[in-house]
Order: sequence, then structure tokens, then C-alpha cells
Amino acid sequence: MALRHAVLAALLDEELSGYQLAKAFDMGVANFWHALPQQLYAELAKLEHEGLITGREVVQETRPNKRLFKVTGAGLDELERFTAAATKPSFIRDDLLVKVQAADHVNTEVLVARLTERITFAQAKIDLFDALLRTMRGDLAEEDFLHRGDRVGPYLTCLRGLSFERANRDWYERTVRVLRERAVPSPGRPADEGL
Amino acid sequence: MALRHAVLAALLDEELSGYQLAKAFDMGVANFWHALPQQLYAELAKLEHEGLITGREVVQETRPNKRLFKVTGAGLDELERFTAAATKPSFIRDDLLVKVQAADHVNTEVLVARLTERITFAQAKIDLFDALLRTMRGDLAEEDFLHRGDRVGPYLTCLRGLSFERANRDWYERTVRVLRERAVPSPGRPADEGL
DNA sequence: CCATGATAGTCAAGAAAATGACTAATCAAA
DNA sequence: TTTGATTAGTCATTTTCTTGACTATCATGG
Repeated sequence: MALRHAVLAALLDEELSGYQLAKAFDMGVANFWHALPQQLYAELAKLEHEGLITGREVVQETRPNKRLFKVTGAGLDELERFTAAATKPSFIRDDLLVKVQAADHVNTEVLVARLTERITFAQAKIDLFDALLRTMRGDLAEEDFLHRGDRVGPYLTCLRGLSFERANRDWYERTVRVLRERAVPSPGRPADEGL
Repeated sequence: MALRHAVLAALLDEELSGYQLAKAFDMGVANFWHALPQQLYAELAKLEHEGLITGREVVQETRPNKRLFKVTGAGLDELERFTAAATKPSFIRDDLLVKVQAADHVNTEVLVARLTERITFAQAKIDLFDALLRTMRGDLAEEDFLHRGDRVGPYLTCLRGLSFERANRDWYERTVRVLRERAVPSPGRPADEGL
């Protein structure tokens, strides 16, 4: 039941429409949670029905009308309750880990290709997060912002996202290096093709 | 559809029973995927039905009988196909990120408590992974093992798990530090209670 | 003798997430 | 001028994951 709380958390700082939320939760900027539009619209409906958020229609001339949502007092209480509740640990869930686990038994070249794709992707996210952090902290140094800035929550989660993507990139790179080195027949070790 | 491939990957190096698999996939050692026993038994049944694995009954006197599974040729082909297929990027999915995202709006003390719990948990996993890695590489240095050892797949995934848990621990610790510092009323900045 | 915990495995139900297709408007560029 | 992109949102189906309970046997400790 974390999606609902992720939505509540996202609506704390600004009123957003379902569409804007969907953008925020898509792969690009999903620094703290990821969800598809369908899930979000469904969740917004439920949350509004339960009185944890309220929506207001915003009429637009040039664009289709939209509904902006914000968290109610009851919503804040629910978040508070959620925060106090026990947490269950998180796991990495990455296709690539499964593939690398099988690395000794499958074709190395395709695996390296997949890893290389992901290096690019990870780097893109790193750049994005870097830019996001710079925007958030303005002209303050990071430590200053964390100490004195208002709204450090989003900054902290973004830091985690940045660190995660950096670790991804580094591991992808190292794994590629290892697999490539092993693929080259070197003295003292039989080559891949030799098996 | 990654669970089935995770199971295949896990069965590559050794024959395992459903029960043993369940152990391997539980929170303790799930370095590359996580799943509950129910999922695993169901998946094993499906995989056997489709001929991607074969099971053999092992009669035991002192314990209930068990079925050991191993990957068939078709299973290996399926893994190969999976490895070649496009990967979708992975995201962190952590309750705590949601909670920290809302940090500026909820009670800091309970949040710090949750974070502190996780520091302990992360440290335990770090120690576990460290030990696992040492066992896998034997008396070889890491770089030597990665270059010359057989079966580097599991080692590499374990490395990723280790790095992930280290990053978790570090982020939890930093977040606790930041939240604690901000909670203390300091000159030049209004205290939490002041709002 | 009884409680416990480990081994080994199963069933059913429900919540959450992913997939795929769809409406409908407006704007910008080819 | 029609194609594609963006904004805004919905529906239906399937897959996957989680929760919770349940059956057995054997070993160990108290």
C-alpha cells in the first residue's frame, strides 16, 4: 500500500493534476517511486473518495480541463500513520542482475550489449538528478541547504536516486570490463570458446 | 516474467529443492532476486511442465522427501533468449523513500526511528554479503578471482547487492544526521516546533 | 511428554502492478 | 494539411506479488 502514500507525499508540496503526477512518477523523474498513469488515476480517485485528497477543476481554454489535487488534513494524518508504521526492507529488482547471475552459462556478447545500453541510461539519469539537485538547492552549498533549506525531503530522496544510478553505472561498467577480459583468451586461462 | 528466469539462473550451478530455493530467495540471501516460497513452488511446477527444468525425487529417511530440480537444454535456451531480450530499467521501491519525501511534513522522530532500524538491517546484509564473497573467491584476491575464477556471475551479482546495501546504510545515516540537526533549534533557523 | 523449530510443500484469496488499447482536444512542424 | 507530439484522462485484462492459513515429519530441548 505504498503507492497511495507516494501520491500523498508527491502532493504535499504542490497541487498537481493526474497528468502531472503521471509525468513525475514515470521513469524520468521517479526519484522516490514509480507508477504508471493508470495506477495513478485509479489511486487519485480512491484517495479523493476516502477524503485524503481534494480535487478542484481548473478550466483551461487552450488545453483540456484538468483537476488539481491537494492533500487534506485526513491525508496528512494517514501519511503520519504510515510513517510511524514498520517498514519492510527493499530489494533490487533488476532483470540485469538475473542475466549476470547466469553470465557463466550464456552468451557474453549479448549480455555486454544489454549492460552497455544501461550504462547510457544510468548516465542520463545521473545528469538529470544532478540538474534537479542544483535547481533545488539554488545557490546554497549542499550541506548548507540540507541544514537550513526548507523542504529537504525531496532533496534527500533525489540524493538516494543519484547514488543508486551512480552505483548502477559503476557496476555495469565493472561487469562489462570483467566479462570482456574473460572473453579474451589469455595465457593461463582457457578461453570462452574453449569450453 | 523475470521470476522464472531468476529460478533458472539459480538452478544453473546446483540442483536445488523448492525449499532450498525458497531459502535462497528470501530476504537473507536474495542478492539478485526476491520471492516467496509460494511463488517459487508455483513457478517450479510451471517450469517443469514446460520442460525447462526437470525434477527428481530424492528419498530421505530422516527428513520428508524432496525434489531436486535442474535446468534442461530448453531451459538454457530460454535463459539465452531472455538475456538477449531488451531490458527495462529498474527502480528503487522503498517505503522509506516515500517517508523521507514527506519528511518536511511529518513527525521527525518516528522517521528517524524507522531509518535507524534500517541501518542495522543494512549492516547485517553488508556483513552477510562480505562473508559470501569471501567464501566464493576463496584465497584469491578479488580481481584475480574475477579474471580467472570460474562462475563469476553469482560473485558479480553479490557485489551489486553489497554496494546497494552500503549505499542504503550511508544514505540512512546521512538522512538521520540531517533530520536530527534540523530538529535542534539552532541560531539563524527556526526550530521544528516553531512552525 | 510437550513445545519448538527446521524441513518440505500446498491452497486460496486478494492487492498491486503491468499491458494494451482508447477518447479527445490543441499545437507545431513537415 | 495531415502527421506527430503534448495535454488530459479512462477502461479492461492479465500477470505478478503478497497475505494468511494449512499438512506433514523429524529432531531437539526442557
